[in-house]
Amino acid sequence: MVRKQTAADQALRLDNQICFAVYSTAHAFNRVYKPLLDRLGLTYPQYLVMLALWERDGVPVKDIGERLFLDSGTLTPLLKRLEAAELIKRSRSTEDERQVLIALTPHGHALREKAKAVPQSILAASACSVGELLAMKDEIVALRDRLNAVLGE
Amino acid sequence: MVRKQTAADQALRLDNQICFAVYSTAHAFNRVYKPLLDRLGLTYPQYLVMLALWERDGVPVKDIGERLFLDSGTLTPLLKRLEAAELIKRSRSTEDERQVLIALTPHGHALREKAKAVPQSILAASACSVGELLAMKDEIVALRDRLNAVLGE
DNA sequence: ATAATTTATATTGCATACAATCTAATTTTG
DNA sequence: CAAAATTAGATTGTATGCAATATAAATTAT
Repeated sequence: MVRKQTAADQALRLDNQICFAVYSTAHAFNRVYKPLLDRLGLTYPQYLVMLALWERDGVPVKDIGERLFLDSGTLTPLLKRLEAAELIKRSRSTEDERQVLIALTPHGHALREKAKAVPQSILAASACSVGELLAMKDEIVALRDRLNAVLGE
Repeated sequence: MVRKQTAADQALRLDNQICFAVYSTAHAFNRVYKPLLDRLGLTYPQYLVMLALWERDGVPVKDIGERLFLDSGTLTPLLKRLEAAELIKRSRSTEDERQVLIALTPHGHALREKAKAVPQSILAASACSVGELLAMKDEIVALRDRLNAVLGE
């Protein structure tokens, strides 16, 4: 006897999972970034931290965590590696000694120039127009923000 | 003297990176899945492996790796944990002794019933219609496949 | 003002990811 | 067929992520 597949059965199919689409695309991006970032001596999460700092540095760890949705368990060791690479400096805030302020070193600032070539390469690899990518990005960010809103409840 | 921001400057902004959108959305999904999967005793990557096996099991590790874009360095320890949880069985193929075949145990099959509730909860958390999600999924998958195509060159 | 609470970061433990390397088994080649 | 190359998994080392816990500093409450 042949039994019709229920909606619940369909929903469990790997191909139907937007979540797997996002997960596997994140890994694909990571692999495309790897050779580009190797030249900068950065991993992808380290690159994200540098992007955040190039926009605004001299900020506490918490600030970076909020911008990247990462916590201290991830950031503390990562930042220590960036410090060991002499791209950033970590120092206790004198105003609030709980805070560790993260500032770019001259070397960290300088790396920004080398990093300018990266987005162009990624754009080429995605084989997509800037407009399409921006539209897709906005949709994905909207989805992410709804998910995070649920988590915050 | 005020200098105009170049396109390269703009491209380095965190907010403009589709890649960060995908990366941070993947983490948001992970956090939404966590409490649901805790009830099944699975992590998210383990859940993906189970989804793949519920569709087709008795397959070599390689087959799972190709479907999930993961390699043996990730899968070997993960599969050993699933075996320790008695959800799967690992056995050398007699036809080709290089291969390790992965089959579901009765317990592994049974878990599928409990998992049926998961997609519905995720759909609710995404606060999005099924149609919108499917459309977005297709776009993201197309992007992923273009990225993977570049990697394969 | 002191106790209780909250906050910022650090630490530990567990589970991915993935490059690089290794071993054993199979396939291809000369 | 025997050597060379390829393939499937396993292992090792490095770097995330994140939950849970710890610690010290700041804030709030009584």
